[in-house]
Amino acid sequence: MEKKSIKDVAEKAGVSTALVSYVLNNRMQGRISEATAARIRKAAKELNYQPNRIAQSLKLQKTRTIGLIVADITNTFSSQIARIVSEEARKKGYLVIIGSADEDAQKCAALIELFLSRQVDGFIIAAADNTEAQLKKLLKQKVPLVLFDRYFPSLKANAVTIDNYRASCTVTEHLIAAGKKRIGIIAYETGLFHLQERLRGYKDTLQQHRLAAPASLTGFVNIDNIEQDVARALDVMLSSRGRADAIYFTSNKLAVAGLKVLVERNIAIPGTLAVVSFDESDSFDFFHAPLTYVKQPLAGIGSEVVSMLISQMDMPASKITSKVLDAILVARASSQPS
Amino acid sequence: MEKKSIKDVAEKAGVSTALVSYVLNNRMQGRISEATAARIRKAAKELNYQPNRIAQSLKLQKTRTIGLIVADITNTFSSQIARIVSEEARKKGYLVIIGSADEDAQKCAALIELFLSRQVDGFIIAAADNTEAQLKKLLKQKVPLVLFDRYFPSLKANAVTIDNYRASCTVTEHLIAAGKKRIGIIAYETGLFHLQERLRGYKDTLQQHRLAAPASLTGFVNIDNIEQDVARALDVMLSSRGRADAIYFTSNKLAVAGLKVLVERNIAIPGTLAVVSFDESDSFDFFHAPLTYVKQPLAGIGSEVVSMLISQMDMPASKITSKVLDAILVARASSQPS
DNA sequence: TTGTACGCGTTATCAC
DNA sequence: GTGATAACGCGTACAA
Repeated sequence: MEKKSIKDVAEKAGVSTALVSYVLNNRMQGRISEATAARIRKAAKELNYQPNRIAQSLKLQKTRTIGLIVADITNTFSSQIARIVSEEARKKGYLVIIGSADEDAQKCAALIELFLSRQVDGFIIAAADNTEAQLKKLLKQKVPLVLFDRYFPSLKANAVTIDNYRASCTVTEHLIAAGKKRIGIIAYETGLFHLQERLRGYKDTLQQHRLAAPASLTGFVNIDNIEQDVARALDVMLSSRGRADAIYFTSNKLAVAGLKVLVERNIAIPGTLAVVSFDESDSFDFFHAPLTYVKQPLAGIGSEVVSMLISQMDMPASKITSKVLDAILVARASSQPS
Repeated sequence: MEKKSIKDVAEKAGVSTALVSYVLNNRMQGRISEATAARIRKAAKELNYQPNRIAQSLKLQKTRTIGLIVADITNTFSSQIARIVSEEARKKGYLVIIGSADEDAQKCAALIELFLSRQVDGFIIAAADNTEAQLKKLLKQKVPLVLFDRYFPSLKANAVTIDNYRASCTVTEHLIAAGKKRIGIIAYETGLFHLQERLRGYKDTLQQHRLAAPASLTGFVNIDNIEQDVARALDVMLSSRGRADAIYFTSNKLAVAGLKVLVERNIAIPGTLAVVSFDESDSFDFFHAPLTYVKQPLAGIGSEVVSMLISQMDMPASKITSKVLDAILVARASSQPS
């Protein structure tokens, strides 16, 4: 029951190892007599031979392995994407190794190094803040790469994203249509483009509707201090003067933190305050009011990202492509007029 | 910026590849002049040389890769374990590749094959139902293996578990102490030992306290039909005659499904019904009553499982060990006397 | 310190 | 037409 090598199969079939390789890979058909081919296949099956992928990889200079780096694996968005990407890649004969950068540029760099030393064929990355330099280095080394979720306009890399600006516009329009006039936003203090886009969509839409967007209705949150920052920002928005009548959380994590505060403060949702979140969270399951949220096309992102990377790997000279998928606003009770 | 090999370093330093290997691996210290060693290290750094782990693996017949197979990656329990195991293994120089068996014996077998063909050094597995035969095969092939969460008493394999029987006793005692007399249980229809143990702990404890455990208070759920089965079981338990005053969900997934039903039926928790869950779920975040649940020592399981596997890999002849960690009952409002 | 035979497949080249 | 030989890929570690 020891692991068998191609040599074992060759001996059992009474041929050279070369022939075994040819037959099992269905190459050089016609150049090999069907009789010996059958003998080889039989021997391989009887020995339960499985080619050693390490040896294959060394020879072929390809591991058929993809490195996936997500922003934060504890976030449903990331774990869902990881599941979908793994499955899509498996269908195409690739193995995915997963790393979580935990929104940290250092960790991201370490993961890239780790995966490179393991000779991954390509990367799928949801970039953390301040990782542009690392990504640029990868691109310079011509490592196949596809970005998703987050991306840098300055970077000439393949990317699969949604239109964060437009999604935010939709959210804001939705709240305005529900009669809200003092719409607050909770956003990260970040250099990440896609998050800035969410903020921009909100601001532009308000302006377009001649609605105020005072600083008191814009809450910036430091990612390392979410709970306190969210609480502080909400308390400002809910203070007597110019009290907010709606709040748009630009991420699910912000929404969870925010909703906990709102529950503590006994704020009626959607009665006195409408709420919208970007992305889902399992936590929403039992929130008393079903939550309105922006739903990203996870399956689409996952499959697109994989096929884009594979085509890049197959034709290294192919040019950069970027694809924008549509997000959907799922309107539910939390943002409806009560 | 092309990838450098050991040969490049050797040439640049004007030595043989053997020396480079020795120096970079800190072998044969003293037998190599410090001057050339320094020259080699300098050359390696300048070329940004990273050894090709594929070649290393082929030569050493070790990949320093661990295959982790979890039951269901969408479950918090699994994803947390995956995160912890990956991190623990990384600290010790191992890479973890993750697969989700989705509670399916076929998928589990496919993952084992996939990982074996990738020459993982060992496995960490939360076994799905009906996978005993596959695991036995692995053991026969002397593949290092550690089981966790689920295990088979008949299998002589390393294992890290909790005492499910005792945890269930604790849950039941807790409910009894809270004055509950008609305690229902929702459990999977399964051959998995650890789940049967949970049921056994509940039954024994009831019997010990001379409390009834009629069939109407025991709900069996098929894993492929959770929603309906849970709803049906709960409706029986809540029917007028001999109505349950407490319910013990033997998994977080069952609890989530069950709580949705209970909310629909307008059952007051803990007012008319106390509830306990095994394991947590993000969904519990906003359930109106904080949920009492059995908390498993995830960090402990994760680190133990990794160190157990590594010691097994380092000394293949070492004998089977199994470790039982303690679970804690986190008592909160959902099971307190109202 | 160095040469080189490994590990295990793949594939170009050579032989009958 | 059929098949074998051998040179890779890249580190490692033994013999010299």
